[in-house]
Amino acid sequence: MFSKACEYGLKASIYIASNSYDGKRVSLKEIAKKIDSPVAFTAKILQDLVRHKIISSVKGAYGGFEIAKKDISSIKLSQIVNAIDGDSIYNGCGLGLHVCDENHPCPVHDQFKTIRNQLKDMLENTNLEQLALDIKSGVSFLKL
Amino acid sequence: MFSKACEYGLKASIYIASNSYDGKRVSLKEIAKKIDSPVAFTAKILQDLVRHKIISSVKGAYGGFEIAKKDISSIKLSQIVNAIDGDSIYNGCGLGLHVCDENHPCPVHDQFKTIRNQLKDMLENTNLEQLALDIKSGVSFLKL
DNA sequence: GTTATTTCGGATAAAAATATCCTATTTATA
DNA sequence: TATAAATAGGATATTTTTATCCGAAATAAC
Repeated sequence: MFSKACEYGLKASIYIASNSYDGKRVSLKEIAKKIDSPVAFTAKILQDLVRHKIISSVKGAYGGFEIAKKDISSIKLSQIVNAIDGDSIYNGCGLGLHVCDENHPCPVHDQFKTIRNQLKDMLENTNLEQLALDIKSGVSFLKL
Repeated sequence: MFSKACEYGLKASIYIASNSYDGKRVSLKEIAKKIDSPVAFTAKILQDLVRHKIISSVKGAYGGFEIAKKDISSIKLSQIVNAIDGDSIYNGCGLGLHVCDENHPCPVHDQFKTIRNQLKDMLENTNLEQLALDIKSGVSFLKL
């Protein structure tokens, strides 16, 4: 559904959020370990999220990644997916047609519209706080 | 959402179905032209669908691809997607966890479950006949 | 039978996604 | 100020996906 890069980006964001919630900044190394992702590749993705101002970074000793506490609940999954994979998952045509709308629909246009809209709604209505709290309480997991 | 290969496979199957409906067998070249796909790559995908017994092929002059008329309405999109991309789109974890179930859910497990189930239902309940008829009547399109 | 047409299948190429490596820069602490 | 720790970013490597090429096999028509 999503690219590997996007999966890592989502997991990393959730992990950072769950720590920022406690005022803890986390390092690249720690993140990669906790979400079970390749370190250097994860670095690229985090840089991308920083550039998109979804997370913030602090260089140097005792540096790392964090999310301002007040922002955790307002960051939606859609922002992360959009920054990494773009919006084609829920805005593009299911069969890859360049033009596909009500006037010139692909064969599965109607069938996909429902699903794509639901996916979009879900991503736009799920924020990092909800997910981070479940991680903190041990209800959900970021690896294995 | 789907791989290019899968998109081509779906479009090709729909095109073949719409012609088989009229008893017309179609060639690789014609298919690739009508669905706007690379010829040789499409050949590989069609071979794959033949091996999976979703479509059938006839070698030699006046040969081509076809679907037995009686089968058109019983072939589901899920069979085509499954043959080409596997079932990870609607059975795999949204964040790529190897293990992800009710007992050990990823952070977005519940949110994704709904969508993946809907996608699965849609693919399992949409058959080639419905889609082929829309193509024949000019209600939907396979390219542009 | 010969020929033209067409799918089949193996080998190869090109492009994109994933992953690694190394150096530069920044920053806290000793 | 020197050192260690950490992100930033460029270059490169590997793997997967997408795409092309070519000869073999099959088949209908002549």
